[in-house]
Amino acid sequence: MLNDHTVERLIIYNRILKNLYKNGQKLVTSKAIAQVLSNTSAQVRRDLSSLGRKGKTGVGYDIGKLIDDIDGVLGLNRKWGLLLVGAGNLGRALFYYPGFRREGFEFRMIVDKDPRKIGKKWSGVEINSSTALRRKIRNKQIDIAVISVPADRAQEVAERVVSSGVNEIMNFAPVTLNVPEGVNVRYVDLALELENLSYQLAVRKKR
Amino acid sequence: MLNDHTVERLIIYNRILKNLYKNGQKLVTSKAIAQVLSNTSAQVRRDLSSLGRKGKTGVGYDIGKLIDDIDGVLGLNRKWGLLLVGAGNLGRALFYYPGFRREGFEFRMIVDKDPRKIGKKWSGVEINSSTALRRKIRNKQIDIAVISVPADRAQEVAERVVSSGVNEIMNFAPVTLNVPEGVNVRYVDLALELENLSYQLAVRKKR
DNA sequence: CCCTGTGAATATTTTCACAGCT
DNA sequence: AGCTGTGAAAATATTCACAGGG
Repeated sequence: MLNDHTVERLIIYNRILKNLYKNGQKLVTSKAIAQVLSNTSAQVRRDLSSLGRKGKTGVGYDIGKLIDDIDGVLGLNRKWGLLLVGAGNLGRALFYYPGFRREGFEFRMIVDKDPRKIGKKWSGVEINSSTALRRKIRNKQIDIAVISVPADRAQEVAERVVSSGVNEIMNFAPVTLNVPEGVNVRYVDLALELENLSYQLAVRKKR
Repeated sequence: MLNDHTVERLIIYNRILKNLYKNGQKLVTSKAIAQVLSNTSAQVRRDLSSLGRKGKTGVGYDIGKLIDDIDGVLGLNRKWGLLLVGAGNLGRALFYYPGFRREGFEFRMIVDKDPRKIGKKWSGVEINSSTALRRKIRNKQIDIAVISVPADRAQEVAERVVSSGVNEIMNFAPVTLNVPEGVNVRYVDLALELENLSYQLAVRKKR
């Protein structure tokens, strides 16, 4: 089990490596990776060493092998099925976000409570009501539920999804979800990200 | 200058506090805040102490005052003007995201290069081409540029925005931007967030 | 000679634990 | 009695620096 910081950096290294590979490069040094991210080469080596001994002393890392290893650790060497709950503006943006499919994340099901939306299709995936969620989820092989409903409905939706057997949630609603032990929630709060920038701005203006 | 972790937690405390305040609560203890986030009360006190001495010994914190202080530190006691670059699905979702306006972030300008979109309005804000960006930006009081264009156009857009005088960027494109010293970029990478979940799932499946 | 992998040193962050205020 | 604010200890994370492989 790697620590969180290492995992986050591995994800970023992986993206950088895939770019280099696409441009035909086969080898890379820890220093080169570090430069892109302006961190230290020691950090990169330490992170990569958590994958086992992979580099070639005096030469660097074989990009192709490294990508395979990182993909393996991150679980990106297979497909994951997604359920989208909430087909609003944000839901649509997520559904059509090209980065997901590219990394193996596939929306297999869309749920919304607005009767005007039910029955419509996005790229062939029909928008459903949330009745009989459990049965539908089993048929569709859902690994992760993506919640993009308003804040005041997120808790209820989460409970529903969990009781239907999904244990991984990506939550875009700006509330802390109360979930049973063993359910994993990842929060993405867009306003929170802007507030971080706001802090930087506030500090800057004060100088 | 506070450290990053503290700032991120302050943002979350702030949200929790605003919720409590809305429900009529006037006082709160470090322990109560910690419980919501399942971290320790010592952590909460340490974070809050960076605002100066604010709690009442033996009693707790005055929620109203605490919110004002945190808002002040984060720069949320004023409005910030946003420029949206890229009026696609993600751009639209961001524009209409309710959390931004609530925290004082206001989209004042939209730019897109698709001629079919130019001239249309979203909630009264017209979509423009990016010609004469510098002049337009000055008139509109833009503090932060929100970039939601495809990955391969992000760098060029960033350069344009920076040369027009914007120093804070929130980048949704999955690429590292190369910007001059003094320009602050905050990255939000949706795929990256999912990859974190994927790692958790991968670890789980292996057990 | 150049770059990895890693012990050891350093720096940073979190937690403990308690004096002191109300 | 209850809770804050904070030194000091503990835990984590990062960087240094160098032995060793190619």
